Amino acid sequence: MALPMRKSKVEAPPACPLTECMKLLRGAWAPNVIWYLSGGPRRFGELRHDIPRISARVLSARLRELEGKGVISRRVLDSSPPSAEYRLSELGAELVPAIKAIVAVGVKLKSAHRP
Amino acid sequence: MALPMRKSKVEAPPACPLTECMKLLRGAWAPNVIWYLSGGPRRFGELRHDIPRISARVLSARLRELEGKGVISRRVLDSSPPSAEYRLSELGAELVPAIKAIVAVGVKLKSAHRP
DNA sequence: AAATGTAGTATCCCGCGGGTTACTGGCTCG
DNA sequence: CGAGCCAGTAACCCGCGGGATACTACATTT
Repeated sequence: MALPMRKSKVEAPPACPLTECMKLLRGAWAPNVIWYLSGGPRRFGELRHDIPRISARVLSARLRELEGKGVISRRVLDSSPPSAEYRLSELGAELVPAIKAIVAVGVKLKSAHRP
Repeated sequence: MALPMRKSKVEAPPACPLTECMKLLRGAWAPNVIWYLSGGPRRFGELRHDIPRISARVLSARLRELEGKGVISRRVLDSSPPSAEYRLSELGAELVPAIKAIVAVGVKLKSAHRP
């Protein structure tokens, strides 16, 4: 019984821009940060509060990284304890639908109680 | 000039099912595997061919992991060189829209030539 | 005066995820 | 008779991403 030798022609879905986009979502918590920023601009401490299990170190790193990639922008408010405000850039906003799709699946998963 | 003391009440977007879903997409190449399987069932070697830069080791690990999570199913064909066929489960199919959203962003990124 | 809150940075440590290379064992094709 | 393809597995190494903890500097609050 021989191998059902498929033609190597089996067409694959087009090449992946997937990877291109995933680069922006890479790193732990990156999607969460974007998600929470999708509700409007937020400050460092607020994000820490939003995502309780993230450490300041990592949050900082992630914000810098996302800023570097042009996903978010950082604005320093010159108040006495200088505070910073982060918001999604246009590029960042484009990611939101994707994040929403992911969240939607997450919701389904939770409602359908899977062990 | 004092801090614009926001009330700690700043409402955060609802808690994140995001993380729940991301668990399924974790690991390098996992989204790619799902993406390529969304075109229909595929065999190990085909996937290797689809995703040229993945190593057999990692592809194998990823497939096992996804199978364990119920995202894909594995069927061994009893042909002489026994071959295996992978396909998305129902759960896996639910992920496709999310992946598509991600891909869509990727496409935009590539068309808008960002350096 | 002391405590609290603001936005981080500095340091250290560590696990594991991923890359690389090598190997199996049956089958078929040249 | 080899060579090559199929679907993996085994063993080894290594980088870096992430967790924990500690510390700064200033201003307002108590």
